[in-house]
Amino acid sequence: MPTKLRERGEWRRFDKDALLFSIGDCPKYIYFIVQGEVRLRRHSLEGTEMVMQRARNTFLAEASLESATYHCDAIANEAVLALAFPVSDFRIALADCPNFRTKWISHLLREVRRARAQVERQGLRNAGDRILHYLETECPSGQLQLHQTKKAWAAELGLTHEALYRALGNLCRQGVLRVDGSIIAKQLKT
Amino acid sequence: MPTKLRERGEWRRFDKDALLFSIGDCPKYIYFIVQGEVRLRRHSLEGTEMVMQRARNTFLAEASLESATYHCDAIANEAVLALAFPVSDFRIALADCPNFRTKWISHLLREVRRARAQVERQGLRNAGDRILHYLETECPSGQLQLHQTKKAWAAELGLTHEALYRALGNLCRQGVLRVDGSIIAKQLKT
DNA sequence: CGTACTTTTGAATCGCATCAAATCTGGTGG
DNA sequence: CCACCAGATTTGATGCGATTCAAAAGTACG
Repeated sequence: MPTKLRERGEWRRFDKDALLFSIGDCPKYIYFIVQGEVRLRRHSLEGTEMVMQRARNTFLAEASLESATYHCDAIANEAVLALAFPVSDFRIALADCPNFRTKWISHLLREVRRARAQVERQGLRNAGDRILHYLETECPSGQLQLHQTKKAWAAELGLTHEALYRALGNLCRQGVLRVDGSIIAKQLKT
Repeated sequence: MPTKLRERGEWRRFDKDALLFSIGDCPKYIYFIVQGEVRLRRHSLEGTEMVMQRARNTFLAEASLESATYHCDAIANEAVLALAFPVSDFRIALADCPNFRTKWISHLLREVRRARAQVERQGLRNAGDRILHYLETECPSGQLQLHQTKKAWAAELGLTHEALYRALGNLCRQGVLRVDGSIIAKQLKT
């Protein structure tokens, strides 16, 4: 990141459940999440929460760089430390600094891939498959350290929490998974 | 697009159902789809086809610019005319031409938004809602000209074709939609 | 005309959502 | 330290909607 831009970053702290911004707001800042986690969510008409992105050590709301309003709510999943960059400074940095632009393109490409993986996952019609797909795409080690409650994870998988608990139970009983608190690990075949 | 890059584009024709590339291939080209339509698809383990993107008058396989292999199959939905740009030339153009880079960033942002909208749609648990969501997000006019069979559309919505037909039938009967061949239009309240 | 595919409808089944309730957990204040 | 509370976790019962399997009718194309 160019030092010029870094200097313009303002440190912000957010408590758990605080809103960084709401749907419809005019984008003033692009956030980099330094500590903790933030989720981007939308609500369906019926009120079900849908999680679009969980940000940790990364930028948030990239898609709003060129948009008149935010498309999601951003909520702190825990206590959060973030750097807020004014959108205008961000645009200037992208215009001036080729290196930074390259990084930014990489970042966007990663985000496209992540979103597509999520589309693929949601396309799976059964709960167990979604869980396994998540393990395969999100954690190369096959070991998942859950940084959220299982209930929140269920929302990210597009399931009710009950369905998730039951599917986890089934996978354990079949010996495919091992669940230990917030650690979920693929079990090797015996 | 910089003229230098444009000069390196090679015209390609593909028949309906031809593969532009397959999952696992090493990315040699980035395609711009000039005429016709191409879909990016993956297969789940059970064999259900999942459509990640449909490209018309746009670039295809952007996410593979920095990846060692393609992540999807690309298939012509109809007769297709495309420009194939060697990945290396594409990278050079991005490095050399600030204008082009800006355009490319916009393009990626759009793609992120599109994918997120699709995630949101797949999160809807009922077929009718997905159809309406599609109309709202994909066609501002509220009038959808379907450039594919309804069966293919069902795959894009993450439904079986039977479920789509039935849901369309219900929405028509309720007077929410009007379906006329490949035209689907929101019906105004009477 | 015949073939392949889409479109459409029907019936049976299965998995997830939903509603309910019990238990467990972490955190707060007395 | 303990009582208490809010929320997560877990299990049970029920119903609905999508999937699945099946089959008929419509459509495009050679």
